[in-house]
This record gives sequence, structure tokens and C-alpha cells, in this order.
Amino acid sequence: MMFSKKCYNLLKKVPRGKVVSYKQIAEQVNIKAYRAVGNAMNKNKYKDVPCHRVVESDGSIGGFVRGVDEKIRLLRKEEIEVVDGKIDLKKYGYFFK
DNA sequence: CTAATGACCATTA
DNA sequence: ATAATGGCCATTA
Repeated sequence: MMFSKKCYNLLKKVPRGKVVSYKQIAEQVNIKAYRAVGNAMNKNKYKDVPCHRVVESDGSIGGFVRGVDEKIRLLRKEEIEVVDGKIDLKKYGYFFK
């Protein structure tokens, strides 16, 4: 199965109001290709994949196809606090089982 | 086939 | 605290 598709499937498990890091997704696929995960998101065309819930491992926002501002807006819309361009992972971080 | 490019990460200075 | 550096690897040219 294609790498990008695996990322999408994992990401679909992340509930509204929670976020994961690019690294976490890479870990689930058992590789160290952190950057490749970002690439996959960038080219994602599926509508049911919540790309905006993927942030950097230190809690900063990362990037987004339609701009970082839009990403923040989407996150706030699901009750996630974004202060000073960062998210508190203790509070909003999701952990895969 | 090779080379370049990232929505990244950890370490070092 | 910021900035540079090297490494990672799927994808694309």
C-alpha cells in the first residue's frame, strides 16, 4: 500500500479537538520519514482527511496548503487553543494506540 | 537510473 | 531564546 494512503488512514482516527505531530504518524508507519509525511499531507486530495490536525512535534503549527492562517482558523473552530502560534500538546495531543 | 525538494526533527552553537 | 546543520525518505522531475 502506498505510504501516503497509510498516513491518511491513520489521520482519520484522530478525533475532533485533538492533534498529532508529523513524527507520530511516521512512527506508526515505522519509519523515520518525518518530512515525507508532510509531503503526503501537502498533496492530499481527500476531503475526509483532517490535515489541519497535524502539527509539529514542539506544538508549533507547521504548514498548510491554503496558508497557516487558515489552518489556525480550522483548529480554533474545533475548540483548540492556539496561543502565540503554538498548541499545548499536553492538552490537545492525541496518542495512537 | 540520479538529483532535487519538502506542511519535519534533533542536536549543536 | 534563535540559527544553522545534518539526517530522514517518499515523491517528483
